[in-house]
Amino acid sequence: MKNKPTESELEVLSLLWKSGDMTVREIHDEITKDRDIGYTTTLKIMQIMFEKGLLTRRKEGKTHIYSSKVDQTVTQEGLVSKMIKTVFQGSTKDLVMQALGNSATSKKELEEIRSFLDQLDEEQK
Amino acid sequence: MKNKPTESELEVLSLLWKSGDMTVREIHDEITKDRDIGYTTTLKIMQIMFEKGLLTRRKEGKTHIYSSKVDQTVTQEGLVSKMIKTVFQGSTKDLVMQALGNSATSKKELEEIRSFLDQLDEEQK
DNA sequence: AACTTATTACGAAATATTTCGTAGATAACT
DNA sequence: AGTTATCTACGAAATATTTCGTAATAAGTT
Repeated sequence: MKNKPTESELEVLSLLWKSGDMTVREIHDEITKDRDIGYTTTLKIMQIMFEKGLLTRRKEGKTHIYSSKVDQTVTQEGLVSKMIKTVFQGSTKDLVMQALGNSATSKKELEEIRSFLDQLDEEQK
Repeated sequence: MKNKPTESELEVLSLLWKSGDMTVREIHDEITKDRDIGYTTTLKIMQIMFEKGLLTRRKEGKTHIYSSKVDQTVTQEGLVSKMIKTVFQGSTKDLVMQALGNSATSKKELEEIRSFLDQLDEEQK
């Protein structure tokens, strides 16, 4: 609830959530596919994250292997609910329709969402 | 696409989108329902937004009345697609399910989303 | 062992963002 | 008119974030 990651920190967390434990080098290589920053920049960001308690790490030879210490779902929850509140004036529906309307979501995914809606209906009874 | 508003700027924009044109005083009163900041802080933020081209304003007596100059939908699109990309690894479905699962969305809204899904199905044919 | 390469730690500069204080101007009030 | 309240403009401090340079260390190479 308290620690809201910065832009860069979110980038790192996202990679760790997707691919599991990674070294600074691996994270750095991924980030620089998008934008150019120096290696020590990536290193510094991850060191700060470690100090903040966002990451853990273990030593393997001379390098560190980092893991996310924050739960993906909890972080997502916080960010989404904040976005609904500040950007969509509290309307979950507006966010959902914006998301669905804009991106090309596959038929299969749409089906999954539909059955999720069914499930919600059941619970609400 | 280029101008991504900051946290505070988004707060201002959101209020303007919701309630139309407002003075600094009005915005400030709204913001301070949530958190405590000085009046000149709000003023400064809005002046900077004016310089950046995020807001327009007209003079009424000695005060300024501000309007949003950026489109709500376009801004929402940018923020949502970025969130899908960085926080949900590109899965729109995951964002939608997170949003729906977490917040109490009314039955009526769920129905609206469902018919929106139907509409998408039609288009996709 | 000497040399090269990769990694960390540290500090600090650069940039972005938020915050407030002060001064001057305009309007409102008595 | 004189006083008070409100607003703007401006500058600058405080804070947060991103960025990189340098030095030390450990690992791998020849």
